[in-house]
Amino acid sequence: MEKQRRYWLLKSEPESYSIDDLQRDGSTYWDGVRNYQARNFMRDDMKLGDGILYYHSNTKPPGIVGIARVSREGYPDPSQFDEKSHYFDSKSSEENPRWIVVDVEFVAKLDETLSLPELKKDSSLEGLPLLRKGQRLSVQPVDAKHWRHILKRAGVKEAT
DNA sequence: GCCAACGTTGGC
DNA sequence: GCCAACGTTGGC
Repeated sequence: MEKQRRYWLLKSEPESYSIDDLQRDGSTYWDGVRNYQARNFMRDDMKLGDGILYYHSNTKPPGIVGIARVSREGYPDPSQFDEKSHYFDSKSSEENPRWIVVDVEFVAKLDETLSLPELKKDSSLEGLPLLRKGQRLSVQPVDAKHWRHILKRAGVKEAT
């Protein structure tokens, strides 16, 4: 059976790594995720070519700023082995790595941010995990119908 | 296994 | 800067 392409939302603080940084780099590995639920999504569910909504948090206004895609499936997060890294984890080992990254490739930057307040007002986006109260996960699933609606609103043609 | 204390996220 | 909502840690 043909595998269903899935869609995701990745949060990043633009001060640490923005959509402009991703555009400049072309692709990056999504390191530093230290939440098991988010880790599990990256390890088990994110597949090559999956669509990504790029979200800026902790900024004014927060919102969706671009589109990306998964360009490599889960592998051990190098930062967990680096003693100098903020993300170093002494309980992790090369033989039994605890944390996982995927590679993320730039696809498009939106002309305008789809801000969180705008997203909240959009009745078509009911049920989007991002809009749930208290939702802090930095890696979240997005339904195909929400993905299509958001890309349409943003005026982005699907680039895969 | 419970739960209080503490730390983090992230909108406002 | 505030604080709600979690997640984690560690004593018991």
